Amino acid sequence: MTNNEIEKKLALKNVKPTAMRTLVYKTLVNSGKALSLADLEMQFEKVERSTIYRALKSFEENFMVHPVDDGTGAVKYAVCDDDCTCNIHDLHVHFYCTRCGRTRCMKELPIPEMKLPAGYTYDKAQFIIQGVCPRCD
Amino acid sequence: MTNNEIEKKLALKNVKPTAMRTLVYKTLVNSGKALSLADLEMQFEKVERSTIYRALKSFEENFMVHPVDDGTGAVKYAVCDDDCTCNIHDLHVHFYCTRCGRTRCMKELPIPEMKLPAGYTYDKAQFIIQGVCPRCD
DNA sequence: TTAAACTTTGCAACAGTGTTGCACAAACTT
DNA sequence: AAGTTTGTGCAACACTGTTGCAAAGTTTAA
Repeated sequence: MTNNEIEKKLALKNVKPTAMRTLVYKTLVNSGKALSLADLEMQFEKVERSTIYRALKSFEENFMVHPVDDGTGAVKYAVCDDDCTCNIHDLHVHFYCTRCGRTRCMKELPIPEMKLPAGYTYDKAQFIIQGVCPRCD
Repeated sequence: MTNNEIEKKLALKNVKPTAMRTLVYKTLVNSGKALSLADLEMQFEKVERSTIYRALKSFEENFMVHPVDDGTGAVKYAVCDDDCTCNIHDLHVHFYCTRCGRTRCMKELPIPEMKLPAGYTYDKAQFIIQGVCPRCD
């Protein structure tokens, strides 16, 4: 994705496309996997943790990325589809490979809607499958 | 559960039933929900964080408790069924109530086995549903 | 029963994650 | 161009998870 396309996308989602935000979003999109704050921090030494942190937060608020907690201790972020509103119907399974440590979206596997016992409401869900991915097998 | 029963259970699982371990396990069993290290720490001021930590670790290694990461930042622990070996077939959904903060096992809802794309292996999974529980509704 | 060997506990320390207040810089308004 | 708003960098902090070490407790075996 080019800078230009990214800037357009940010604007579309009502996030002012500053240099930092464009950089962070671009890195996320192009990585093809979920990245943590620390992952991003390493990728460009120059940028402050808090700046990246706040960029991620505003992406999250505007349904541009969703958090994935794969159990490694740090929350990772993955880019959403264009029309995502992060509600029940947009949720999908995430896969965490214990060999390479990559975490990725499995958009082809929507999270099944479970029938909860009476009295429970269903708001959101996280479904992480842990195993080994084809590259590592 | 009485101390005696707990000590028997620990012994059965090859964990030497010391006073501390008995106390920690008892608290977990009787709470009826998943507890974090911090939760346990607060429950008995006298006991060292590291002692509880190590107790939990040995329970985990011996399939007496399983970790639940409900996204609140601290891993919680819930007691396993007696015959649990923490493999795919023992996995169940966990429910996290955003009002009261309780996290509990939904043993009645086993995690559905998903058909992964070719090349992926399925090792473990976490499936957390977030919503409001009957007590809080 | 006593000494040696092993296990558990408490203490202290440390790295990593997430988060915030504040001041300066940059961008936008009028 | 001056004033207002927004974004960034810095520093600090709390909390989580984890470990090394020494003291206390328990088990083993002579």
